[in-house]
Amino acid sequence: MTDHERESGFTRGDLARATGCNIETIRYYEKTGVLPDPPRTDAGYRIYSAAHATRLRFILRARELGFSMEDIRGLMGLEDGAAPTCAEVKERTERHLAEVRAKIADLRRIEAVLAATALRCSGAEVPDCPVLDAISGS
Amino acid sequence: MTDHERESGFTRGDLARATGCNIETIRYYEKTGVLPDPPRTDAGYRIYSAAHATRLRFILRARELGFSMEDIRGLMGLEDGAAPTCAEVKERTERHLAEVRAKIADLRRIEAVLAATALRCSGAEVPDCPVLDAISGS
DNA sequence: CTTGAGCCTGTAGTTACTACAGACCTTACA
DNA sequence: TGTAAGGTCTGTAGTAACTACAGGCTCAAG
Repeated sequence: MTDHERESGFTRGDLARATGCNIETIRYYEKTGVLPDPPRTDAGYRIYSAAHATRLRFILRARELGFSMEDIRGLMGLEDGAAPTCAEVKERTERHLAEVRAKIADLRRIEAVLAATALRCSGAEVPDCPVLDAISGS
Repeated sequence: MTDHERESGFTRGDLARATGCNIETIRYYEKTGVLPDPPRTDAGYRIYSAAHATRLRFILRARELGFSMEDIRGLMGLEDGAAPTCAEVKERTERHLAEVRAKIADLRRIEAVLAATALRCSGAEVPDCPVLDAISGS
């Protein structure tokens, strides 16, 4: 990579370090279309700009919030080409929020059962276990 | 399947219906070793017994509680061949419980962020959205 | 000029299933 | 006895969202 080429951007490794994203994941995002194909050097090296970094940080943050890649495509307006309206974003967010709440409710039920059964467990070095009985008989 | 063969057990479809398990999943569990290979009719049809049903219900219930297949193998004593002691089960249960609680904490953080950003959203038919800004800038 | 690091590609592995295709078997009914 | 519908058999491929290689270039530093 020449100085001229490098001037205007960073490499994939640079982008990975700058965002905390796994270097292979960047390529994966490119392949699946959520990150645009960057220009290349003569040798074929990707050249990323600040805009790519911004986009990648958006994706990573949305993933942290549990949005699916499909959701993220929608949030970025990659499904119909146009930027989504505030209403569309809100709808998607609320749908996702409902899923998150449902998941929390599931996990709380699980937590209650696990905590209760673990309490019943003696922790002795014996093969007979009330936890296994609880799993079997419910 | 002759009357004699059928007498002693049920088919894969019967087992699926009796347990609520997907019929293909039964074969998958057999392939991965958590469900023992059942005897077969002369034509190669699987013949399941009540013991298989009990085992399958245990697996399904443990899955409902969020245990991984590896955990389940451990709970059933398929890792070292011997039935696990109560202490081993307790340890596995508490490790899993800790993961469940960590996941709940994650999801609650996510829930808080989503709920807060969704509130800020006007829901108007405009392309400018505070939710997207929130994802971008945090 | 060499050495080591970084980048390139394509592909395979992960978890826990789920869904076929194409062949075979069984059952019910005429 | 014939046949049509439905069940079962096998192997394989697909799912989400990555992650990790192998084998080959390229680049930067000494």
